[in-house]
Amino acid sequence: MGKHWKITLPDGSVREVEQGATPADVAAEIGPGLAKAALAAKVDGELRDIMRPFEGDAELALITSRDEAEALELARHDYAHVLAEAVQSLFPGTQITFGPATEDGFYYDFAPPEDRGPFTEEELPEIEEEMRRIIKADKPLRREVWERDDLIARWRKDGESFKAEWAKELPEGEEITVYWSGDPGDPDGWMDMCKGPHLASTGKLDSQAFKLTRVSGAYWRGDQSNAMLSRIYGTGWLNKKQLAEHLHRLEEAAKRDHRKLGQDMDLFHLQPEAQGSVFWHPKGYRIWRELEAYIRRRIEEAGYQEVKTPQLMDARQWQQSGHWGKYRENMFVVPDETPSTDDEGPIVSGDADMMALKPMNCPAHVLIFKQGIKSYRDLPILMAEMGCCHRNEPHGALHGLLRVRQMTQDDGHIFVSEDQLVDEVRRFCELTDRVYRDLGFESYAIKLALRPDERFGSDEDWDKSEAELREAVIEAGMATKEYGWEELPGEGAFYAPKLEWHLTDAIGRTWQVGTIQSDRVLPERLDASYVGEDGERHRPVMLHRAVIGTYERFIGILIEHNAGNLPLWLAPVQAVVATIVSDADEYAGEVLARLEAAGLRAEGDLRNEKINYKVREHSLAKVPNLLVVGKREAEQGTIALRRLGADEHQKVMSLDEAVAMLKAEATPPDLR
RNA sequence: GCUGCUGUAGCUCAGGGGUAGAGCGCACCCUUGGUAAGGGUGAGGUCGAGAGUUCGAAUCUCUCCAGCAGCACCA
Repeated sequence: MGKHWKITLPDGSVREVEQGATPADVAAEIGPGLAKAALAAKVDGELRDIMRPFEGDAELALITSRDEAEALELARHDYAHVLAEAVQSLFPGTQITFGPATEDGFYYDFAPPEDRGPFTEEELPEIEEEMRRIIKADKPLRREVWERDDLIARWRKDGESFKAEWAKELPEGEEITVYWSGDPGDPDGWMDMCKGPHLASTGKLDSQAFKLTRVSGAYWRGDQSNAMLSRIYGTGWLNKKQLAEHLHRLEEAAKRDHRKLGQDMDLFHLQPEAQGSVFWHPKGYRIWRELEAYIRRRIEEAGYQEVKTPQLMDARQWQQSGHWGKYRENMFVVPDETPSTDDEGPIVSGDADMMALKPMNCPAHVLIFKQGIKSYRDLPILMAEMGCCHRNEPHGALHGLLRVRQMTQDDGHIFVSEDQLVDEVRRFCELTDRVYRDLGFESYAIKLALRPDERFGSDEDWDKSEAELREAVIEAGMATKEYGWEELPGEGAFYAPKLEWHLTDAIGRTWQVGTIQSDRVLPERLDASYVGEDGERHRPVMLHRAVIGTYERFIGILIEHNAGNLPLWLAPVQAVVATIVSDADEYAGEVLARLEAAGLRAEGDLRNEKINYKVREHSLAKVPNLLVVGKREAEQGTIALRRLGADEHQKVMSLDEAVAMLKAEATPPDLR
């Protein structure tokens, strides 16, 4: 007769179980419904298999599909295993490596057999079919503890070199577990090395709630110098309905794609001759100019002075700033020499002095700071620049407006004395808050990225820098849950910790835009100083900061956030005057002139087309206001206003009323 | 940069070893119509670039370029 153990349930009740009992036994004891619904267990706070026996007295919480986050994580991990099992069963000789749950699904990385290439999208349906078979077979998932050497031998025997390598490198003394799908020894059994936990059997998954979505390459252990594996992605859910909702969300996101909307709305284009650099069309640049004018007003109000600095600077300057050493592979370098006109010869000689297009504005701002002697009375100096920078981003990284090679930052550097630092960071927190709310972002998160493993500077400096940034956010009253306050260990830049602002958009995606970093390195390298109250020279601290990041990327985010329906003050065309009959042409001209006189961006549509056609076209073009005029309106001095996305079809009002209303609505948020 | 997929008219896309098709858009004509596509006629393409195979290549093969997805990168 074994010992009895006390199991405490979340409601405080205690049950006695015999040695060897499992959470599943407890669930069964409580009731058949729970036994069926229970997917896993939390034993003393640790997520575990429901079939793993207790090891002593314990607190137990049973996980069901109602515990959505845990249940999804478990299910996705299981889908990944089922995927691996399916692939090995269909394609013998495939090596398995690693396959975790992701944000909305799972993936698994494989090394396909040598006689074939990576898996293709055409093969996915077949693999899905095999996965369904495995799920329907309801194979038990059993945990087993192995000795390291035995496991390595087993992997070697099976030709699983990646798994063998992995097992070899697991820390000494760590318990190595494998999971069987099916019973050990079963001819249809399959095993993978895994920490777990897993569901009790494959049948706990819904064979209709997953979908393999794509294939891609991925490096073994994420390292570019390692073998390229073949990755299969899937999305996985607890039930069919969740999957359908997810697929719907993907469609919605695709409709918001700024590259598609940018083309449909005639905002900008990209072409191979200028990879990664944007051709802004009149309407797109209109958005830019409005946004830029707004940012200018906000930063001037906050005490910044705007500057403009050179695009090209001598390589020696970049060497001194440290960029040449740390950042050169991302810089566009040009020889400072008249190109040869000899078609046959090299365009430039080998010994020309080099110059580089600026990838950042900071060194130039320090150079402005260094002009003349600065006193402590001059500080803080807030210097801003709509700085156009070039960065040689890898081809594969380029993506519409979101990742470009030529970008314009809403950059700024604040030169402060040590005792001004916290206050300036706090003021920056307030500036970002104003700007994001003005631009229509209701929620954002502030995160503090802490020191990375590889870094410059002493631990004391890091302690100090991190504490200062943290203190500033606390003083601003924003180190709270409401502001998504979070600290991210290891995510800082190599020279400094940074605060990051992450916007949440209309469909829940997040975008990092703003940042502020305190930098004591660059002022040192470029020997910037000011004269203190004591008459001695002191080093200023330099705060690098951006609110919207870059205009290119931020406009891309705005387009996606608003699905193209920009707030009126940013809309490139704010109103179109459309005629019903040509007899109203003259009146339409009058209406247009009134709108323009009120500072509104309006266009006329006097084409010989039916009003249905005009309504459709301008609606698709996302014109926010359509002012329809026919004979009736011309006689009465009214307009029929049709608003994009409004419920009622139209509203007839006097021209005066309409102009006043639209003018008020089109006022930028900071001027209201 | 790496892996895979894709590249045909301004746009979206079909086709496919015997020198090109649709819809939308555009131009012109008819139509003056009250809130999401009125009708007719017409113009538009070295089928991404180069090389190869072939009697013949837009189609097959190779190389390059670009786009897309993912990976890596993102000071």
